[in-house]
Amino acid sequence: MIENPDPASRKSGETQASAVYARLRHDVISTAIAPGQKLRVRELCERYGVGLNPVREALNRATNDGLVRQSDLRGFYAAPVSVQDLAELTKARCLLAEVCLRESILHGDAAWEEGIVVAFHRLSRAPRYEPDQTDAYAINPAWEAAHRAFHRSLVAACGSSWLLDMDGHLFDAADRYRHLARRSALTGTPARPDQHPDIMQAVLDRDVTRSVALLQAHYQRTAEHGLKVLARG
Amino acid sequence: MIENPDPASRKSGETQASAVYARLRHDVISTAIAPGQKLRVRELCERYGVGLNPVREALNRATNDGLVRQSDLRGFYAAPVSVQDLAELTKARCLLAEVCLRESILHGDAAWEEGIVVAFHRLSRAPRYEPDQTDAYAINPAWEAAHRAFHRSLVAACGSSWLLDMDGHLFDAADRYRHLARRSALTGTPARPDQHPDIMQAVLDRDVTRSVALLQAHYQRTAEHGLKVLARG
DNA sequence: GTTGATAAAATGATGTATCATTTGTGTCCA
DNA sequence: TGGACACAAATGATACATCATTTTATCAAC
Repeated sequence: MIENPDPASRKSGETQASAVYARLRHDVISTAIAPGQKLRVRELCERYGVGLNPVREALNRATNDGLVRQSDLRGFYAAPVSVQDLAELTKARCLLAEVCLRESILHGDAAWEEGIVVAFHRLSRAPRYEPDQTDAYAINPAWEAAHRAFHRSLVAACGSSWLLDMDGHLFDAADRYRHLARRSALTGTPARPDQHPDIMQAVLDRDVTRSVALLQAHYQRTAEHGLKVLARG
Repeated sequence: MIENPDPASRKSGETQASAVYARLRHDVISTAIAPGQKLRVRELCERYGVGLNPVREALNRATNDGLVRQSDLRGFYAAPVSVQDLAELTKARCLLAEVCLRESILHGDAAWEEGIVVAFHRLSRAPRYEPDQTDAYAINPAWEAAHRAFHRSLVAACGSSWLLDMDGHLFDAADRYRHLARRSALTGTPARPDQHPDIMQAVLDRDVTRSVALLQAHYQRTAEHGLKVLARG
C-alpha cells in the first residue's frame, strides 16, 4: 500500500518532522493508513521522502495523541479500532459535550455566536465531497476542516483551552471511525438529513438541554454508523 | 541548575528514550525544571547521560501532553505557567470531575469500591514527606504515586479510558502547580486538614452531589494555593 | 505435520558528523 | 545613544553509520 508519493514538500519555517507529523496525522485519521497497521520507520521514510530522524520524531509526537501506539523495541503501529474503543470514545464525547456546551452557552458572548454562524456558513458552502477522476466520492479537505471548525465553534466559549484541546482530540479519534465507516460503505447508505442546522439553532437559542441532546445524538449516529462496519469486519 | 547526575539507569526492555521521557516528565511536573525554562537538547544530554536522539524523542513525546512546548527551529521549553492557565486548568478539572465522578458512582461495582479503599489505605500509610539530609521536606515519590492512584481510583469506573486519560493529564498539570506552590512556600503554611477522607466517604456513600462538591473544593484549594504564589511571583 | 533450536534478515534504537537557522556580539555610522 | 548590519558562536535539525533486538526463515528431531 504505497501512497503519498510526493517527497517532502513543506512550508518554509516548518521543520520536516512537523510536516511529516501533519501528514501522518492526516493519513491515520483518514484511514489511508489502516488501524492496527505496522508503521515501519524505513517505509515511512520512502513514503514521505525524508530521513529516519524526522519520521521518528513525527511518530513520537503522534504517539501521545492516541493515533499511534508504540512498544519499546517493537516499533510503532497505528492505533487499533474496536467496538469497545468506539463505545468508550463516544461516551467520552457525550459527557464532555454535556459540560463544554453548557458552559459555552452560559458564557458565550456575541462574538461567540457570530463565530458559530460563520463556521456554519462555511460548512454549508463547502461541497461534502470533491469531484475526482479516480474516486467519485473523494474527501474534500475543505469540508473536513470546516466540519471540525464548526464543532469547535460551538464549544469555543467554554472557558478552558484544556477542555477545547481534549474535545479536539476526541473529535480526531471519532473522525477516524467516521472515515473508516465511509470507506467500507461507499454505496448503499442513504444520505441522512444533516443534523448541523438543528444543533446550531438550539445553541443559538441558548437551549442547553436541547443542544446537548442534539449534539449527543449526532455523536451517537456517527458511532452507530461505525459500529455496523466494525461488526461485520 | 544541574541536577539528576546519574547517567542512563534504565530497566531492561525499556528504551533510553522512554527512560528519559519518564525522567523528563517527572522533572517538569516536580518543577525541578522551572516552567518556561529553555530546554537545550545538549544540556539535557549531559543531564540524563544519553545521546541526542533519545533526548529528542523524549522531548517530542513530552510535547503532546502539554508539559513541553516546541517551536519549529527554535527548540523546546518547559510549558509556562500563568494565572490564566491555572484558572482554565482548574475549570477543566472541575467540569470533568462532575461527569467522571457521577458516571463512576453510577456504574461502579464492588471491585471499584474496594479499589478506592485500598488506594486510600496506601495513601494514608505513605509519609507525606521523606526525611532527608539536605531538605527537611523532600518529596516522597511513594506518596505522590499513591495520591495519583487514589484520585484515579475514584473515577476509575466512569466507563471510558479516554476520560481517564484526560483526567490523568489534567492531574499532572495541576500537580505541577502544586509542586510550584510547595517550593515557594515551604514554611509559613499551616498544615490544612486532609480532604481525602471526606471525599472517599462521600463517594462510597454514592452521594453524587456531595462527592462532586467536595472534589471540586479540593481542586479549588490546590488552585488557590498556587494562585498566591503566582500572584507575588 | 509439529515443535524447537539455530541462523539469517529485518527493523528499531542510538551515536556521531554535518548542515541550517537562530541568537548573541561587536562595529560602524547617523 | 541607538539602530542596522556583519560576523561569530550556539543551537536545532537532519543524514548516515552502527549496534541491539526482534522477527523470520531454515532445518532437524520427534
